[in-house]
Amino acid sequence: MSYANDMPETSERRTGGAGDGNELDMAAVNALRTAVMRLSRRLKHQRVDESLSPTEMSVLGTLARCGSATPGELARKEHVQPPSMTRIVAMLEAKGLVRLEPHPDDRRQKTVTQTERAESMLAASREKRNAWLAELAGRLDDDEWERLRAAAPVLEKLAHS
Amino acid sequence: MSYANDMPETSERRTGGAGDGNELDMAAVNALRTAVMRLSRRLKHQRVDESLSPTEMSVLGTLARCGSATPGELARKEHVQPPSMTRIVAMLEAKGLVRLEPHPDDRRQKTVTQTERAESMLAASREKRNAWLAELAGRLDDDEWERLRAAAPVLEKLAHS
DNA sequence: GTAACTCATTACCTGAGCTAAAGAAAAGCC
DNA sequence: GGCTTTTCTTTAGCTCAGGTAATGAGTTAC
Repeated sequence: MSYANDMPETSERRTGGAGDGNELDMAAVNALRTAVMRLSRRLKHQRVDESLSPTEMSVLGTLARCGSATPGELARKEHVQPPSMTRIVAMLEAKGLVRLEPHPDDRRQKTVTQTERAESMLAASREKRNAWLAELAGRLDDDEWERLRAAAPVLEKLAHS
Repeated sequence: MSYANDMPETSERRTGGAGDGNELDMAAVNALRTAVMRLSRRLKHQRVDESLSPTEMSVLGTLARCGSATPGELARKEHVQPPSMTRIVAMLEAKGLVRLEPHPDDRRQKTVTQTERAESMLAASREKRNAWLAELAGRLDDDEWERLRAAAPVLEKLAHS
C-alpha cells in the first residue's frame, strides 16, 4: 500500500514560516513520535554486549566519529546531564572501551578516547545489527526501505540539533 | 546538502532475500538506530502533562485507535510485560484518564477504555507537539521534511511489527 | 590575590521497566 | 462433576539509567 499518497502531496505546509503546522503535519509528527518511542524500546533489547546500554553505545559511536572529547562535550552531544556522562564514561573505562587522560590545556577537564577494544566491539555490534536488519528487511518492501533510508539522515540531524 | 545521493540509488540490496545486508544498509541502520535513541530521549522532555510518561501517552494513543482493550492486549501492543502494563493502567486510572471495567465474557480479564478527560488531554498534547513541530520545521527544508513524512508510516509499521 | 565561574564528580533520588511468584478464573481431562 | 493445567492479572522486590543538589579542584576576571 502507498503511504504518502493517502494525503495530498507536499501540501500547504509552512506557508508563512514556522508555527502554523497543519493537520497533515500533526498526523505525521504523531506517527513519528509514537514510532520512535516504541522503536527505542525495541532497540533496547538489541544490545550486542548485554552489559552495554544504548547510551553507552551511542557515546562510542560519537567518539568513533569525533575522535576524542571531554565528558562535558559528550554530555552536550548526547543531551544528557554531566553527572550521567561521568557515570557512563566510568562504565566504559571499567570495560576497557575508553581511555581517560588529563586534558592538555585545562587540568579540570579530561579527554576521553576509545580503545582498540571499542573498535572491535563496534564491529561485533555491526554484526548483531546485521541480524536485526535481516529480520527487518523481510518485513519491508523496497519502497518502504527506500523511504527509511532517505529519512535516516534527517532523523539524525533532528536528533543532533 | 543532499543525503540519499551520497550513496548509489536503490542499490544492490537484498538481492537474494533477507540476510545479506550490504554496507549501505548497515550505514542506514546505524544512523537510524542512533537517531531513534537520541530522539526518544528528546521526546521524553516533550510531555504535555508532566506526570504522564511516554508509554502512558502511547497507551492512550492505542486506546484512541482501538477503542478498548484488556491489559494483556495493551502489553502485547506496547511490547511491555504484563506487570508493567498493570502499573501503567493503574496510573492512568488514578489520573482519571482511563476506566477499568469487568470483562463481559471472562472474569479474569478487564477492559480498559479511555475517558473524556483523556480525549481532551490528547488534544492538549497535540497542541504541545505543535509547538515542537514548529521549532522542528524551522530547521528542516522541504525536502527533508518530505522524507520524514514519507518514512513515518514505515517507522510505525516497524515499531508495530 | 581574591572572587566568581566552570568542569567533573559524589551522593542521593526517581521512574520505568523487568522477573518471579501468587491468586483467580477458565479450559481440558479423566 | 471434580481434578489438573493453563491463562490473565496482580503483588513484591529488583535493576538500571537517568536527574538534581552539593562538593572539589582549577581557571578566569577584576
